[in-house]
Amino acid sequence: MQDNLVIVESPAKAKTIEKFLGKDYKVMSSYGHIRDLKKKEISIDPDTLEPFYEIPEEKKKVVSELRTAAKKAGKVWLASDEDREGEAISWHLCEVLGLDEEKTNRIVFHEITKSAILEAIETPRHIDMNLVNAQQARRVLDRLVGFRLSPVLWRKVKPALSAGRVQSVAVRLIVEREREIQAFQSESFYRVSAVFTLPQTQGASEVKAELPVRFRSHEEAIAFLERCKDATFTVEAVTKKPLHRTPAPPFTTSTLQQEASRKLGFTVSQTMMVAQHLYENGHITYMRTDSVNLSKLCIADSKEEIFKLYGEKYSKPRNYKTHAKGAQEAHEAIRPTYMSNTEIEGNSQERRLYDLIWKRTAASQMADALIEKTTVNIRIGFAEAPISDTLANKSNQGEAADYFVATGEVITFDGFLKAYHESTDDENEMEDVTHILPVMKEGDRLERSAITATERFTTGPIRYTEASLVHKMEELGIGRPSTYAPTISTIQQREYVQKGDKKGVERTFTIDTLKGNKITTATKKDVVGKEKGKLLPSDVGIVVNDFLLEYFPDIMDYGFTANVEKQFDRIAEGKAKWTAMIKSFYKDFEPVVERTMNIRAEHKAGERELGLHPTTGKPVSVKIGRYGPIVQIGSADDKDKPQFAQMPAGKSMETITLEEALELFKLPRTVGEFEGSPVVIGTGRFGPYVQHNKKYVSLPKTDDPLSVTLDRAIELIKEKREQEEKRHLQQFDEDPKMEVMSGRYGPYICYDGKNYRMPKAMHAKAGQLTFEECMQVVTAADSKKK
DNA sequence: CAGTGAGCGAGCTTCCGCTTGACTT
Repeated sequence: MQDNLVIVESPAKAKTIEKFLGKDYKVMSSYGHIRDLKKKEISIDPDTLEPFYEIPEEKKKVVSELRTAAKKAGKVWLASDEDREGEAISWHLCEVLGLDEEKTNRIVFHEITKSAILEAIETPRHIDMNLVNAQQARRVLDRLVGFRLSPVLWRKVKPALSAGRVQSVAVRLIVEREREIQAFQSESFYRVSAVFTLPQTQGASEVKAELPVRFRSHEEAIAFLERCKDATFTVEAVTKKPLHRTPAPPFTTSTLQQEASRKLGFTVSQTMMVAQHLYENGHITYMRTDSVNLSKLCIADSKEEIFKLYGEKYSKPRNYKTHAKGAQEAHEAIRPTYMSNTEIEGNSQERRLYDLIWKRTAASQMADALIEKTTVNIRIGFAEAPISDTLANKSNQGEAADYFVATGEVITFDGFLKAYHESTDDENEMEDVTHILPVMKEGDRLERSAITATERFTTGPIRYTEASLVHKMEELGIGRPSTYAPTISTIQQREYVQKGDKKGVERTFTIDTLKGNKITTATKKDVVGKEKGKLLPSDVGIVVNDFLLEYFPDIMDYGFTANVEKQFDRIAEGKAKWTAMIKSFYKDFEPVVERTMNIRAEHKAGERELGLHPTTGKPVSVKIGRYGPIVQIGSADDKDKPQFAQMPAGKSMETITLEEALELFKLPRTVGEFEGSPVVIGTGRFGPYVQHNKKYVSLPKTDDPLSVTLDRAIELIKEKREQEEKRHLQQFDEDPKMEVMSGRYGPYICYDGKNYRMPKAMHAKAGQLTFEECMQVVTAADSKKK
């Protein structure tokens, strides 16, 4: 008889635990929170600020199952996670299941091992109401911010927008990064490198060296090369320094997302989906965590595995401490459940992600890598004194340019590098591959082979990727492991930011080479600042950001979350009352909401006047319209209706010029007639199009809507007709509304404008179906719907 | 799929954190 009911948050966890606990225990899952504020209303009393909770529709089934089980059980154990949210889940369960304190036990465990769970069962406690209240404060604050701020945006910017403690700050990061990039002025400088040979030794013995200082101008660089013509190069000092590198800690949600993005090219949500699979199949521990902690079991397992695979000297058991801001550490780090499984069954994505997790975990338990770094200073013996003080002998940093430096790195013991190598976001400068220097000693004379001065450009900040944004958010303590991926999706769904590519700028640069006694100058071309798959702010994102920043600077502050977290902590410790905290926040916040809401709308957020129309004298302006950014000629109070044009792709409200704006009104234009009806070129929501006889054909990107000819337009119309033709497999005399079509997912039936899926068995016969057969599918589907 | 928008104004949109499904158009 199962006298005990244990409730955990995750069903996969429930399954594992049930095995450990044996017959007397039934383990069920709550599937996260079971109760929340109402979905469509603010659900907070405006006077008392008391929250009103309800069980959402999709949770009713789970709750009723839990209720039945709880009634039958002699004892209920609440084993949700040991953090703010977990404690609240247990409290809500108590309330909803009508559990009494006598029968209820709150237990927690940090790792899912038999001993940890049995130990937890031995030491039950009661629900910590302080922790629950900290969660209520968190929940109510987020609801107030989200549901009071969003409507302000609907009125002042555009309907259906949203604002929130986390998402608005995430957008701010992206907008500000973009502005930094725009403001960045690239400067050129000259880097000098040299190749020497060692005449004393036999065979090939090249030495590559760099000048430790850089020149700001071409003249300086040339002057330096000139002086090198008759110079001597002598080894001045050889120093050897041992370095050691330590492995990165095991994965958390955020670091897993970053590495999977860099190494496997996964998006943030893709990583989470694949990880979820691995978790459900028992391959890895829980994937939403901020902890770098590993269980004793895993550390012991890793040690054994590393002994076996690499040998004893590669093993170094370590324990990591979490430093992330606001970390709650309810779980372990993300790691393989069994280190002895070096690989698993699954699809290629699963296998690759697992491999990454295995290697990272193993490396974290391995020895440091030892590196010997050799630095050789090569003194330049100039034949004559410098021509002038400012040129030739000094670099822009004011340091003497009178020696080269050659460095060599040799890995003397690879340690953890044998398993895993962490990537970085810095794509520009690839670290030189480890190179070995020939043996040199003080006083050795080197022969100059070539010295080159290469023009380089300082690079500005780089745009965020999904993963690097997560990294930044974690650093600021904004968002939680369970919300990183959804937040990234939200800000893209709201069209505040888009993922896209940025074309680089082509730059010409010079390379001056001194070889023999001649200096040759060459120019080359290079593309600078090219980026792929980066987060770019949209006009709406920029306008919303600037608007919120102006009226709600406190909430947009990067420290806002960290600040409220401190207050939540005080509530959790019982040192502050949650209602008092919320009241004090609301007292300052609500009046600003009211005031902002009632500002007269003579100037919409983000509106900007570009100038006056050259012939009519009407004002030309840009603003956010009902469907996004638009250009407008004239104003609403004018007796003529204003004219509108959609902002074209690639142009933005901040930078569009009057001339560019006026171009847009040259569309729609009629290019001629075809089959008795006009052919019109226009541009709409989905880009430029050709319109003819109520039908639309999108204009390919290669065609310019302003110069497309009638002939080209007709060609496109005919192409489209041909394609349409191919899509229609069958039509029927019985009823012209019935058609068999060929689509992306195979043949389907279209009746009266609605699409119907046909059974797989009919696919082969598509093309020779009878009207009756088709009608059957339609009526069957229609009756099923009802 | 849809190529709009300036007002007679319906009714709707929205947060962050816990957790998994049921869907293929």
